[in-house]
Amino acid sequence: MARTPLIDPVLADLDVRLRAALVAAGLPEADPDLEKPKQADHGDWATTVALRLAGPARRKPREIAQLVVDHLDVPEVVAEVSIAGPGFVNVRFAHRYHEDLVRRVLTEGTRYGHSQVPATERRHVNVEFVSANPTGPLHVGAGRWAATGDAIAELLSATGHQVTREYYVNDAGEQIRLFGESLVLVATGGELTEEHYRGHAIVEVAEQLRATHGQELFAVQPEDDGEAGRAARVGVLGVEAMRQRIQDGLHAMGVDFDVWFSEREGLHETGAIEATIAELTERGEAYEAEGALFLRTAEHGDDKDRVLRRSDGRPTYFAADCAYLRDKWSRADQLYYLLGADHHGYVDRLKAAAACLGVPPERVEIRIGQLVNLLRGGEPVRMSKRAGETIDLDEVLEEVGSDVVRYHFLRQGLDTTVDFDLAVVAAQSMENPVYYVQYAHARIASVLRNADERGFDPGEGDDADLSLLTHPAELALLTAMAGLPLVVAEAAELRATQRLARYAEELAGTFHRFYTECRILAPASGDADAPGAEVAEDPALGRARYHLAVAAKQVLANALALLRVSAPERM
RNA sequence: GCCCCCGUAGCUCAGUGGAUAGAGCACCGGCCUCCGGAGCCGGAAGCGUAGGUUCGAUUCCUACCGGGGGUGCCA
Repeated sequence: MARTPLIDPVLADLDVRLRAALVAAGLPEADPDLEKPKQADHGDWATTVALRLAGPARRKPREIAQLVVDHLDVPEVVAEVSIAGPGFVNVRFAHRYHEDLVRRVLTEGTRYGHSQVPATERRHVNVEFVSANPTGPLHVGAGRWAATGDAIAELLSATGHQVTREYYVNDAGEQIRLFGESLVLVATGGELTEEHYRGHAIVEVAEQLRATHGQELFAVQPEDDGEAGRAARVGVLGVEAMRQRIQDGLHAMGVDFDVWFSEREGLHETGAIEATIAELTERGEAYEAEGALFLRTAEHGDDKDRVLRRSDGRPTYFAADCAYLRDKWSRADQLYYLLGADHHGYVDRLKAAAACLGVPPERVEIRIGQLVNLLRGGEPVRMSKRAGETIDLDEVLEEVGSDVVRYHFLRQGLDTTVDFDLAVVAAQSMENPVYYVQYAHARIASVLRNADERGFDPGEGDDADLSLLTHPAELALLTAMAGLPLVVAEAAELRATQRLARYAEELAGTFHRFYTECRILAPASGDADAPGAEVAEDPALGRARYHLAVAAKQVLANALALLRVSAPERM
């Protein structure tokens, strides 16, 4: 199990003290493993170390817990240490901890929630995602990979890793010739067969090419050396045009890649594929059989050996995969692949390829996401590329907006199949959880505007008497706000965007409850019985709540920023 | 056949060894002379089945049942 990252200095200190207590009590060494209790009244943090030591120490858990507590050098920020249940050691912070937190959030601003993994775990992570074939527009399902890959990249970056967002463009091989042939047929009024690409985007790209290069582009040229050459020539241009459309569409969603890696330019034309095959052969990982060249992937966990070079001498697509992996490894030290479930068969061979190339398997991380069911009013929408019936990501983005699309995908784990119902997402969009979170942010912004208009003087955050924040709703909000750094660290570690999304929802809810129960600005009426009169009576309380709200707004904004969802001032 | 994913509230999903399993939607009942009711409070409702590991299992293992996807010298 991954240890809870002790990125919070207070927790790190507590961790050290707990370890010291174990030693002082003559108990076996163990990881204190601090965790957050589900129940708020169990305290701020808890450790199960006594439960886990019961076996090795051959004593009752509660006795061990008592020993730990007796030997613990309790730090100043801890108000109370108690033993509960079968042997939990619960820790409750002093109020000062919460006061410090508000100041910390205000000081760190947009950086609050970010952290640094230990230097030994810091990586340059190449995050490859989407990588859909540039032979057609992106469909809605690709939005899931776009949103997820982008947020993962953001999380990794926020935890101290260096990140490269990369899109692999499959712009080589048979499909490009076929794509070019499709364009030629569309442009010259020829008849498309079953195997050809079609759809409105193909027509548009054909028209675009005609507008740029003229109709003669689609005629066989002397240098084409026949119709296949013409198809390839047109295909290269068409693919680039389609790729640009994809790039623009992703940009509209706020997803921008650092590297658009062309298979043709980066692997075929540079000779990288041949070089990779040569290296694999040199390493003794390849062998000839039946006229073809095989890679010994079966020795590294794959079902069977895979062909690198066909008997006719052409390298396989898999050979390009190997070359690409090798190229990425020369530019990064951790490779993250985000693939759809339709590619799960690639996992073993890709990891085997890495092993054959001498890349440590743990540095090649392949995540499989389940596919997206596109529905309209509960009825499945066919996503057949051939018939051109796909629903483009662009259309959906235009209809419901990037925030809704991104959040819808990010709040669910990768291994659940996501239903994307256009009717639900578009028509009932006000019920989308993303609005719940954004509303909390906009609501705070609204209060701050009102305060400004009324000439409310909040003073400096440092001067505010934050010790006045003792209402249960205030304490709950403070506790929730304190959670962001750990949530970010865990979400990054687990590559689990839904952790952060659910946290944001929880935080928003905590704020809404605070807002309902605790008035920030005194009511305009001055009525002593009006709700919020306590604020009018104690202006210092109003100032403290004001700074709490500012800090809460910051935390919400930071959580949304990591998901790359907007945090609006107004809705 | 083999491989992967899923099965938690009526529905959509959180919860990757700990205490009383959480949200949203839907349903029932409350809350605006007051900072945004896109909100808040309360109610009813659940871990597919059977074993195993463990002090402790929704979580890990095995089998079974149910649903989804994959399985090419295609690209």
